[in-house]
Amino acid sequence: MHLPLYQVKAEFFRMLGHPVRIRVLELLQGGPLPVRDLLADIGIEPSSLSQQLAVLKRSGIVVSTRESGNVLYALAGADVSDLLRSARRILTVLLTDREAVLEQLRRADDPADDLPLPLPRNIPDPPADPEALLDPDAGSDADLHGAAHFPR
Amino acid sequence: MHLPLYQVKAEFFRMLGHPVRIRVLELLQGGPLPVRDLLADIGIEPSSLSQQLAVLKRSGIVVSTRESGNVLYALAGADVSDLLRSARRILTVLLTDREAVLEQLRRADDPADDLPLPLPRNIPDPPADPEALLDPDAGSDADLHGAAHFPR
DNA sequence: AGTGCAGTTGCAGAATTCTTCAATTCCCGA
DNA sequence: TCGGGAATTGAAGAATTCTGCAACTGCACT
Repeated sequence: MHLPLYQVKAEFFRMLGHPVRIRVLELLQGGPLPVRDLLADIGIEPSSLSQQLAVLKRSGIVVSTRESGNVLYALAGADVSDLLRSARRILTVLLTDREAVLEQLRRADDPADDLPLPLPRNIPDPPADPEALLDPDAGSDADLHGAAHFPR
Repeated sequence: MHLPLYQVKAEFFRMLGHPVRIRVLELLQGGPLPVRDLLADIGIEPSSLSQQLAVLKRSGIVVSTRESGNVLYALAGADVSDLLRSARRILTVLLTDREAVLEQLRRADDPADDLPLPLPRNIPDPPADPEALLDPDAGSDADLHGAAHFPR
């Protein structure tokens, strides 16, 4: 059985591509947690969380065990933290650039809000605390639903 | 403008969640390349590639420049390699587990192909060359279309 | 056995993302 | 300035993924 490589990788990333799933993984970095706690932290209805947990479980990145009445979820051990850290690093830079561009725009007049694109690579002057922007526990209860896209 | 954190992260991963986009990022790790070359390597029709390149560009993870008639694409500098490496590491483990389970199944009879799930964490005996399975350049021209999912 | 809470599963409709084809824009060389 | 190749854009239909409601399974406790 030879693996269709790019599909597998893409599918892996897609599996990570959902706010609730990301939130769960980050919460689990602190150790196993019962569904109840995840539910309390994330604040969505049980069935939705269950759906997303199922996705994570199917991929094998988390495992669940039954612990006297409740179900415990835990990272499947792989270094999920490394991955999230790498992603955070990249995002920090991407967003920093974006911020820079936005500010640049604000400074100049306001030529139609529909700009072409940021021209990355060369952080003019790092805003306050870049890394903090993407800290695992920042913005905890921000709405997990509304859309928030990269510029179109 | 306060960022809806998990959305941003999720969107970042979703942006990576497509075989063609992954392929492009990996090819670009070797340095900037003209669309023509990407096209030759990946073998899909130009407009499709362009669509995917546009997605990558919108996110800011790659940039393009015009170079006498052709367009050159390049990683936006962020350490994409680190990210892909982390992902590879995790995938290696996940798939290794999966393989182990499959083999275990093969060894026993064949009780319905629809098993529950692998029970990760504790690599029995690492098959030949795990890391190689996910090498950036393995399986180059495998079909980039057909579905290849994690077990359902 | 009976009750109730904790989680999960099944689905249908809504929302997104993909894939393709056709049309268009940009440049470079004749 | 015209011809063309190189890429991109626009749009429609197909395919996936999400969301939320309702019904269901498993356990623990009496």
